[in-house]
Parts: sequence; C-alpha cells; structure tokens
Amino acid sequence: MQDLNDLALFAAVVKNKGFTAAATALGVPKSKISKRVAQLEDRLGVRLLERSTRKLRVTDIGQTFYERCETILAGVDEAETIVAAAKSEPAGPIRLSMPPGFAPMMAHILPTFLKRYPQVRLAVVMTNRPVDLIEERIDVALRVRESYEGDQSVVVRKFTSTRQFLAASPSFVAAHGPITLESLSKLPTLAIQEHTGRAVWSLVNTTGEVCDIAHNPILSAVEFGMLERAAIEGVGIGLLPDSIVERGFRAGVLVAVLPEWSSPEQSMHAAFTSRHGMLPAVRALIDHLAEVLPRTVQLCKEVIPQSPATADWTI
Amino acid sequence: MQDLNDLALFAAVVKNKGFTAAATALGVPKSKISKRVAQLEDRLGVRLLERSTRKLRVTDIGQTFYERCETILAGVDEAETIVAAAKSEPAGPIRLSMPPGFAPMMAHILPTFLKRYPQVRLAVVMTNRPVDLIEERIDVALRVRESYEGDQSVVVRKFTSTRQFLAASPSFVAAHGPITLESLSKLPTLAIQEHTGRAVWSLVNTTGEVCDIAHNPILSAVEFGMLERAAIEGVGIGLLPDSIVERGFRAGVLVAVLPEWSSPEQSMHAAFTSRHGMLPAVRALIDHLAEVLPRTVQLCKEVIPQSPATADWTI
DNA sequence: ATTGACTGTTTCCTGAGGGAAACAATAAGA
DNA sequence: TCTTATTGTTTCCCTCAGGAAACAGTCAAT
Repeated sequence: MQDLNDLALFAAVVKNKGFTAAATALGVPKSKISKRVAQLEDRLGVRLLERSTRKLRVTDIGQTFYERCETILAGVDEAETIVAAAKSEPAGPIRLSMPPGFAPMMAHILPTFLKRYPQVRLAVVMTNRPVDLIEERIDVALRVRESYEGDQSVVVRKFTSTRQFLAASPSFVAAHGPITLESLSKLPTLAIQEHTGRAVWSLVNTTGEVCDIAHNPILSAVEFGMLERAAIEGVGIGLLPDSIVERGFRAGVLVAVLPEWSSPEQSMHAAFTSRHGMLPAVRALIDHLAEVLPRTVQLCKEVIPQSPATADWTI
Repeated sequence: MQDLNDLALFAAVVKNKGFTAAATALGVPKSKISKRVAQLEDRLGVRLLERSTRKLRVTDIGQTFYERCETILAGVDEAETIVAAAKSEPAGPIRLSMPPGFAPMMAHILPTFLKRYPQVRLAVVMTNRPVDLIEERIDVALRVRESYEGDQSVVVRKFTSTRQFLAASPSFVAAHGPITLESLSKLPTLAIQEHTGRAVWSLVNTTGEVCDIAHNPILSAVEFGMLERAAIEGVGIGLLPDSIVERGFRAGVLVAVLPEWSSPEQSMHAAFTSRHGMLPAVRALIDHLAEVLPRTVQLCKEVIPQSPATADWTI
C-alpha cells in the first residue's frame, strides 16, 4: 500500500518552489521530503522534478501530476471541513431512550434544550428495559440503576444518586397499622412496572441487611406521578423515589412506612457509545442533562402535592 | 501534518464492511487499521464508526466522510494512471543539443527514430558549447569530448571512441612537403570552429608526447563534410575524425600527414539528467542513439569520397 | 577572487510506529 | 446450553523511517 503522504510532500515542494521552503511550510525536516519525493519518483518510475543544487524545475509530467495532487489535497481539506462543520454546531437527529416515569420531569427539561439548539431533532423512545445502543440505534439511554450491566464499550455519565422509600397516606396507616415487613406482602401495594402480576421489592436497611418482599400490587404503572397520587389517596403502599416521598412527608399527605428500610442506592445516569469523539448534538444533550437534572430532582422535592379527596376532578 | 493514509485505511474498512476484511484486502495487519482509524477519529473529533465486537455501523458523518474519501482515492488512482500512461509509450517533446558537425550523420538517424515513435516531437539545438541542461531545458546533449566537465547530477552514456588525424590531398603534400610539426603552423590549415582567427591543435603521439600547434586556418567551419571536401581539393591540412580520413586514405584522395600524431582519444556521448527515472521518450532516444551511432560511424568509414576536381557542380 | 549563505542530498543514530501475538467479547453451530 | 470460530482491541518487542547533523555544490555579496 503506497504512502499517500508523498503526494502532499511533493505538492508542497512544487507549491513552495523548493524543498527548504516546503519543509518550513509543513514543519517537517527537508531530509524527509527529499527522501520521500525520491521514493515517489522511484515508485512512479518517472522524474517529477529536475533538480541540482539551487536549481529546481518541474517536469511536464510532474506538473500534470502536481495538478492532480492539488485536486486531491483540496478534496481532503473539503472532507475535513465538512466534519468540522458538522461537529461545531449541535444539529441532526438524536434518539433518546428513557423510562416512561421520567416523562413529566423531562417534559420541562427537553424543551429548554431544544430551544437552545434549534437544529437538533429529538426522538424519545419510552422504555426502561435494557437496550442495545448500537443495534437499536439509541444515542443516549437515560436510566436509574444500581449498576450498569451493558456492553462494555458503553460510556456512562452519572448525574445523581437516589433511593426509594416505602410510603402511604396517614389514613391508610391508621387503618392497617402497625405495618411490619411480614405484613407488607398481604397489604395493598403499588408497583412501578408495565404489567400486572407479582413484583418483588429488594430492600436494604441501615445496617446492610437485605430483604426481598414479594407482593401482588393493586396498581402497576410506569409513571411515578400516578403512583404518588394513588398513595396519597390511600390506595396502597408504594416504594417511591426520595424526591417524591420527601415532599409528601413535608406536606403531611404521606407518612413513612418502615423508614429504616429502602431500596439500594441507585444512580440516575446516561449511557452512550463514545470511544472516539461523539457528535456535537449528543454531547450537548449529555451536558444539558448534567446541568439541569440534579436541579430538577431538587425542585421535585419542593413541590407541595395536593391533599387526598380535595383534588378537583372536573375536566 | 496529518497522515493521509488514514483516509485510505478508513475507506477500506467501510468498503469491506469490517477491519478484518480491510486488513486482508490491503495486506496490512488489522491492529494497524484499528489504531489508525481510532487516531483519525480522535483527530477529527467525531466518531466515524460505531462498533463493538462483531458489530460495525457507519455513522451519518462517517458515511459522508467515506464518500469524500472515495472521491479522493479515485483521484489518486487517476493521477497514477496518467503517469503510468505517460511513461509506457514514448511521446512528447525532446530537446536535443548537438554540434552542427553531427547534422549530416544525424540527418539519417533521427528520421528512423521519429518514424518508430510517431508521438515524439524533437527540437534540435545546434551548438557545441557546454550547456546547462536544467537552465536551458535540454533533455539530451550529444557531444564529442575528452571528458565531460559538467554538473555532477548529469548522467553520461558513452557510445563510441574516436580520434582525429592530420590529412591533406596528395597534390598538396607534393607541393608543400616534407611537412614537419614545425612547419605546420606556416602552412594553409582547416579548423572546425565557428569563427575565423587563431586555432590550436592539441596533438599527442604514440609515446604520449603532447604538442600544441597554434595556427591561422584558411577555412573555419563546424561541418566536417565541408572540411573533408576542402582537404580533398587541396585547400589545406585538416585535423579530421578517423571515420572520415580512413575512407579518404582508402580512396586515395587523402594522405596522412604526420600519422604518428593525433588528437587525444575522445568519447562520443550523450549527457542527460536522470536521478530518478526518466521520461520514456528520452530513454527511447538514448537507446536508439546507442543502437545506431556506432554503426553509422562505421558506415561513414566505408563511404568512398569523390576525387578532387572531378566533382559535378551542376545543380 | 574569496567568503558566507543557502540549497538539496546523504549519513547515522534513535525512538515511534509496525506488526505478531494475546486478549476480551460476541455470534454461530452442534 | 456449550463450544468453537471470528471479530475488534490492546500489548509488547523489534525494526525501519524520522530527523538532526553533516556534506557537497552553487550563488550572491564583498
């Protein structure tokens, strides 16, 4: 396989009218240029330059070849300019995968991102299951997980940590108390999943003990807001994120159930493939999420949820 | 200065749909391609290929870049094809420098060459002085010299050796004899030069003695035929090439004067610049001269010159 | 006429890139 | 389900291209 760099070296000699000037222009030693141009002539089997000390003349075939080289090098510059342009301004399509539960929160985050980068096109893929980024052409996958167990060529950017706690309305606890680990599985429960049927809560306590509670939830949904409302209304016990239950506790519409037990600590993170550079649009989205997600989670804690049975259900 | 070969390696990966196939196609180790493509992505700051083990997908920007690379590589092939075509069939202009004295002999040699290579265009520069091949754009310089004292980047191809001998007509010798070295300078002489005025014959004898004869020639010309005719007609003594005097001796129209003395041995040769390849046309000319010059010189010896005063001068 | 500046080429030593081999991961076949 | 084949990546040792320096030649300035 021939060395294409010889073309650039030769063209620089012709353009700069000498080896010394070419070496200066390219920032390489003139011995290299001398050798490489000689090798190019040997390989092509013609003399491109006639030269003695202090005299240089381009042969006819050398001039023809030089003009082709200039065209080639212009093509290289054009190719690199296109790439540089594509990478300097975030633009083009992004496929973002996130659990449906993130929708209300992300409904505020994404519009500000899109207003900031008007040439980006965002497609949201609602799923919480593990995805194959390459196979499914996902640019970014937003998840809350204890750990990331995916393709090891994937890069993970962690945004914040979170735990989930058991909570129910005061009236529910008064009606079913006192509640123990053993009685949990017999009480009405809420689960964040997309299907009906059995669910399992994996809980840890402050001393590190682990306890799995198998239960048959009355309500399964993938939207935390729906589960929050159901808990406040006294439908059952939910295992909900700290950002949600904290505000419920403060407002008095929820109370902690077995507060020394919680889910293991989990990370809210984004996963993306990025071994060597990434498109500007993807980078911009990741940076935007890193900037606003922690703040948005904090704002969730500060929202005062409505009390049970006083909600206005009129449409 | 970036490595343009990375473009070829990347394009091969895309074209062959994988690193392993590209390595096979190019005959380079796949570790090299892996590293070089990664370096290209780092340098451009974008990901051209999304890949994990056994999965490869070209990104959008990678596809755009690949198309540009294919155009560039096609340009490289085209440039090399043009050079290859130019070098396979002798064609184009040649500037040949030779002394005017060669004209009659070359008048036969050059037509056969031009008939053989119809795409060659020959320009003959008539001069016997030393020339600067590069400065004066001379492709080949034909000369007869004791030695070549030119630019050391010049290559010399020797064709044949020759000496010049003193000769005059029998009637001249009868009228002016006996002729000695001492009397030479006072006798009518002929000189091969372009100007009137003094000339110097540098002679050596068979034992190596050297003798310079300064003389004031009656006739100066750069055409050996003209000097040969003048000698045969008894105009004076000439120092003529052995190929000419030998045939005159055989025909009886010339006799040797001081036959143990002659010019030093000289080479008939062609000089050309050729460090790295040469154009096919130039090479073909040199080869042609090497083939036919010695034979033409031999033929000159065999031509029977006309006797003095019997020449038909009618037009 | 001599000297210094500058050119393109060549020499020689060193370190960066090449490339064989190993590694880690995935997919296909049994 | 397990094993083998095949992929792309990384490691590590060695060689050759890189590059500093010297060389040889030419031209301009003094």
